[in-house]
Amino acid sequence: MRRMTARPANAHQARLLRLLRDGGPNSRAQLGDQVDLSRSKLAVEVDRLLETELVVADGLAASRGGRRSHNIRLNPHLRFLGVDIGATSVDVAVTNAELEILGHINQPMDVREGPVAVFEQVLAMAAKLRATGLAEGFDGAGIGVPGPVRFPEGVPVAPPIMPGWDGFPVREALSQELGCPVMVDNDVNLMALGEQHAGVARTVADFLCVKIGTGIGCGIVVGGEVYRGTTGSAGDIGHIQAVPDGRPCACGNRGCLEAHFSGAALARDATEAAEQQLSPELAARLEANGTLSAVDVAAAAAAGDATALDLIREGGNRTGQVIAGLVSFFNPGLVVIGGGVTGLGHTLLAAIRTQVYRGSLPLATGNLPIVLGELGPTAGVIGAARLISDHLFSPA
Amino acid sequence: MRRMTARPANAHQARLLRLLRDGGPNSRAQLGDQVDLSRSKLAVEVDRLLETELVVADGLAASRGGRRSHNIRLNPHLRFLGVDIGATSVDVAVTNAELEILGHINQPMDVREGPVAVFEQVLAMAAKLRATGLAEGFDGAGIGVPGPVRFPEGVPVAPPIMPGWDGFPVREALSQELGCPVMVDNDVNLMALGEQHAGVARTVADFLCVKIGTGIGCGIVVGGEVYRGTTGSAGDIGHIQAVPDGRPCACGNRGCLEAHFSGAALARDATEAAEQQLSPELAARLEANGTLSAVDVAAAAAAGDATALDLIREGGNRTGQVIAGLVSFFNPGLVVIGGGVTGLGHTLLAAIRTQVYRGSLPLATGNLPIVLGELGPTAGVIGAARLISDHLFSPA
DNA sequence: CCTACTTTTTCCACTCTCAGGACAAAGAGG
DNA sequence: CCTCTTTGTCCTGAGAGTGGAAAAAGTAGG
Repeated sequence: MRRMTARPANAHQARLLRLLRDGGPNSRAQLGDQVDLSRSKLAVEVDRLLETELVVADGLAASRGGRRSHNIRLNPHLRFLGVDIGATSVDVAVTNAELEILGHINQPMDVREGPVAVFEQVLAMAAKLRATGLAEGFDGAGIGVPGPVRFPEGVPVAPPIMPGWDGFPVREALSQELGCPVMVDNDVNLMALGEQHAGVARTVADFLCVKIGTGIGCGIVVGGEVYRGTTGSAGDIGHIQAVPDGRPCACGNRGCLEAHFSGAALARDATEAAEQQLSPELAARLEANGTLSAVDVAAAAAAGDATALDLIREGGNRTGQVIAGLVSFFNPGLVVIGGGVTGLGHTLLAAIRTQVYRGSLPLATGNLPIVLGELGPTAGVIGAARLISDHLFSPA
Repeated sequence: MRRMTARPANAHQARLLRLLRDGGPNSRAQLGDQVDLSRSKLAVEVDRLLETELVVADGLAASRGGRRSHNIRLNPHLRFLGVDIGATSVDVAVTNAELEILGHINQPMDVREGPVAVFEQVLAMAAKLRATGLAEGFDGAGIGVPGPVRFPEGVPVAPPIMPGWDGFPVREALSQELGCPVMVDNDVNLMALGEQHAGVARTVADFLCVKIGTGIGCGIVVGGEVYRGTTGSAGDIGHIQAVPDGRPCACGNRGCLEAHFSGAALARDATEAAEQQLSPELAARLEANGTLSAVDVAAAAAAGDATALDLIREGGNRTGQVIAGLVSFFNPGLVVIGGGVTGLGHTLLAAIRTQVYRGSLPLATGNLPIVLGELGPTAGVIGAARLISDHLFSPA
């Protein structure tokens, strides 16, 4: 199928496309209520969008008491690809223009195998999704990588956990392979975008999105826009010192948050506890699987294992202390906790909340919700689709 | 004299006014080079500004090889009032429309005396400046207070060190008294605005401005705009925990940065050291004055007093550790250190730099200048004038 | 002093955008 | 069948804005 190559010609058209993306099909009249344009002007712009086939007419809208109106919707053949590369697995999803997930695959993988091997796998996964008939091609793709990105160019810079990716032209390469526009960002920023678009952060302008997975990162949203910092490393909170003279960290310092609590640190602590026979529950799981991960700790905690609960609580306390500092500094309207360890659930959340509410001033915490992300593993891919759609649905 | 009540009628005019504010007198042609408007359109807008007397013609511009052009400048009779209320003193200054300081007074004062007493003093100071003939009235005033502010309304909210100010309608009251528009903000934000307008941060979009005075606060600038947070308390870093189980703080917690290093903490530490005869230099100064302040510590350090140097270094280390965390999180392009304790100078700066460069990742610190503010005590008042001028020089 | 060339300003005709009124089309409700 | 409401279309006029031409006011060199 011929792909859509058209782009909105002006800010009005971009505005309309975003309204249709976020609000689904709308009649011309409903659109008019939202955009502050004259009916004539609106009709002209909608007609132009129809001409470029970015939007299509689609049946009759519900009556509002008078003449019924035809619905306008984004072209149902538009397809976005959302890719979320984690440290140990990849998520690939296909969405329509309204960013609804039509198909989603998750596969284990190791980023350290380098960009070439990873891309091969990602492209295979995309092909697989395409083969199911969900898409005949992609109109745009968003991709998240677990490390800092020079955003305008779409190139990872000095990513600690992704050796071999430094300077690799991710955007360029993927755009070449897929034959469509591509945007690249940090995976944490995409999670924030995802939760903003379809999750718990829909109505908040300024919020933090803390992702605790293999490492720890934080998406920062200021005035509804992701803030990336001067060199693209904003939100890199994994190496903030959480424990003075604490454990040595891969970065060369001691006491980094990430060294004390993260998917990797938790797995190591759990294994240690199991080997020292401190926890029968964990020991049994180690016996059974050969290794332990955050999932095992979560299961053990759910079974009431005291050691597992302690590990989670202590980690939550550490994380909460760091977040308390960030809350004082940033004064967000919401804090979202997400990532692989959300399986630890309420125990973790309670520990974090306790520390934040205790460690920050009342004015900052007074009306501050601290909640788990609502989208789980789909936050990243939805955010990726949102990223590219924001790019495509903006004036050329 | 009749005050200017006109406001720019559209975004073009606002743009021109800001160019004239920041770049001084310019010819029409020079303005044309900067604004991307046709000559005709530009002429129309300039004429309208001349009509409203917001700008005036002012002599001939330097020749660029052909016909000489008349300069356009902001009305030289425009006057802004900048007020910077600190915990223990007030600064009041008068500026012209280009935000150059024409007169500046500083007086000791205690905010805890409450808004009524403080305003009386501020108005007296403003009257004194006016009496010198610098101004016949004010076209706008900016005012900074040492605590969080609900910015849109210009009302302090729950300010810890300003009992009696909570909810006091500062903006409304001052506007009434002065008969001109007023904007209110946190003093730290104004310092950041000042350094951005006329100081070290002129070319940086994202930076932090750490003010160490009686307390510690931090101005946050994102994309050239001050970020104030959800409730106006962003940048309140004085109560971030710097020392686990450290000293008790007025806020009820232990180990807050402010409890370990700030003008107040430093004075107390110095007094203690003097009383315990650890430092002859400080003891002599205590003997002479009855009390010690950050200035005494600075003088003792300059004289080579080891105890004073240690106090500064330790404080700098604490502060540096906190800033290191903020740098990891925020990834600024510049960190400015300002406030009363800048007299501690290079010793303090060196300690802070050491901690930040050690404690943050290379990607964030690689090209990160950490410098002292360049404007000293005028940063606040310049920022205040900038705040109100930004407000007035925007489309109505 | 005069001439050739620049730069700057002013004037003007023309295009384009856009708002809002008038009107037609289509349905709801009685 | 009639009236009212909502929706879509057409049209005209106001205003914004562009860019060319010419006038104004200078510089530089002979």
